[in-house]
This record gives sequence, structure tokens and C-alpha cells, in this order.
Amino acid sequence: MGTGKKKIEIKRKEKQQDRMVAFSKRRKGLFKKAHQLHALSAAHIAILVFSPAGKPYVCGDPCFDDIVDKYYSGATANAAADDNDVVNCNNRSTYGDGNDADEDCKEIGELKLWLKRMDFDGSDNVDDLLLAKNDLEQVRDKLIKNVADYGE
Amino acid sequence: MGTGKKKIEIKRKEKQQDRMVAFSKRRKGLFKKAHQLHALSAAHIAILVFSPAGKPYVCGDPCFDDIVDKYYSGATANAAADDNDVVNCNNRSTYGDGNDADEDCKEIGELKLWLKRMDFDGSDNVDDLLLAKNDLEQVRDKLIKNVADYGE
DNA sequence: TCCTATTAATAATT
DNA sequence: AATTATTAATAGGA
Repeated sequence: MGTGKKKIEIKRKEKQQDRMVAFSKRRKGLFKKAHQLHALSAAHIAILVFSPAGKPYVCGDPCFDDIVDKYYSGATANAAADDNDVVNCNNRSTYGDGNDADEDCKEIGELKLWLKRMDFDGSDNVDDLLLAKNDLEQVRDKLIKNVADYGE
Repeated sequence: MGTGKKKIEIKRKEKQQDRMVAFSKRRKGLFKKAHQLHALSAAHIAILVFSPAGKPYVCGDPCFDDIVDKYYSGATANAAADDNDVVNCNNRSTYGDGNDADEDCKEIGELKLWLKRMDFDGSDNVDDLLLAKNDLEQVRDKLIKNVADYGE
């Protein structure tokens, strides 16, 4: 995937500057797609992005806060549970303060997010498999590092 | 804009069924773009969409709730104020409250289910991590093979 | 759903 | 930033 003069691997770019360039171009594209989706289908859409530099960008059709409010009001929050198309990863992890138990929870929570996002069970196309491959490689690297940290 | 056999106008489709078709295709595309943006730039991304039928779809990299929390916590909320690309309308809503420790305990239970599905246990000691590492490597190799088989 | 003609998004380069 | 070669997304139809 990718679109441009060359096919690129979808993986974290090494240099901060490259990440910022990719972010700028693709954030713009993402918001445009979101706006189109709203205009065509009348769906309500809320997007929140933090740039690599930590700057927030918000996009809402018709309004970010209202849509998020509606979601957290819970009236319909469980309706998506049975839809296998849904990419739904809501997993709270504690950031910080750090007693050991909490740290472990955080590590495990992050790992879980990675695994859940892979969702390669039903993938039958090259793109999904490639994404899963990338994710797996990163999870593996994380594990290797954790093991090393434990004194392996 | 649009991409397909014909250029289309970006305006609300008249028939509900047409809106649903466009929504299904484009929601998938939007989430894919979001995942790519995250993978490439390490940006944090949260998307919430209500379909024309009112069904919610959530996408979060790395986690929807955490990103939204971070935004509403306000630590960085004002950083975007000077960016003219930002569509920014804030109205805080309260939700959740549950204490973090309890939330994490629930998370651990869910995690173990996930890890079992992945064919390895989710312990946090070195031996189990090593086993997990081996399992992940095998899964990864499987995926790489699958990708090769698809002719990538 | 799947297919494919066509357009839109974007990676590399300037 | 602006341009352009190329790929990816998708509109319409099977």
C-alpha cells in the first residue's frame, strides 16, 4: 500500500522529519476522505489525531464533541459489538506513576492492543497480511527487548 | 473527487441504500488510511463514525479512549488553536469515572483470553515471554509465507 | 461480493 | 511548496 512514485512499506519511518512529512500529507488526505464520507452518506464522523510532535488535530462532521458525547452517552455504544467489520479497540491502560503491577498492566495492555489490531484471522488479501506481518515483527521486537530487559 | 469508473459529485446520495453502500466501502477505506497514518508517522488516531443507520464504528491507534481522554484532559488542547486546518469544536462531556486499578484488572482477564487465542500464555516472566517470542516468530513466519503465496 | 475502468492520493524529486 | 510518476481507492456493473 501507499500511493506514489514507489510502493512503500507501511511501517514507522525512522527519521522524525520523514514522519512529519508523511503525517502532514496523509492527515490532510484522511480529513478529506472523512468529509467526503459524511457528505455522501450523511454519516456522523469524529476524528482526533495527535501529530508525532503531540499536536492535536480535530475533525468533526457535523461536530466532533457532539458525536463523541453521543458515543459515550452509551445509548448505542454496544450496537457495534457484533459487527465483524468494526475496528473497535478500546482498552484503557494506565500511563505512569509506576508501581510494578501497574507497569506490567501497561506493558500487557500495549501488547494486547497490538495483537488485537492485527486481526489476521479472516484476512485473505495481501495488504492485510502485509500489515499483520509488520505488526508481528514489531511485537516480536518488543518482546525481545522485554526479555532482554528481564536479564535474558 | 472520488475514485472509480466515473467522477461523482460529493453530495448526499438520495437513496438510503446508496448511502449505505458508499458508507460501507468508504468507512473501510477511511479506517485503513488511519491505520497507515499511525503506522507510518506514529501519530495517535481516534475515529468515531455513526453509520447512516446510527450504528457506531470506532477506530483507535493505539487506543480510542486514551486519545480522547488525553484530548479532553486539555494538556495540549490549546496547541492547535493557531492551526487554520484544524476543525476544532470542544464541549467536554463526563463519562467513565471507574477507577483505573479496577479497569486494569478487567483488562488482564480479557488479555489472557486474547493470548490464549494466540497460542501462548500471557505471563510476565522471562520464560513465558520467551515462549511467546517463539510463538510469535512462528506466526510471523506463517504470515510471511502466506504473503509470498499470494504473489506479493 | 467480486471485478475493472477510472480517478484520486501520494512518494520521490526539484 | 510544487510537480509528476505511480499506486491505491473506488463507482458502476456483473
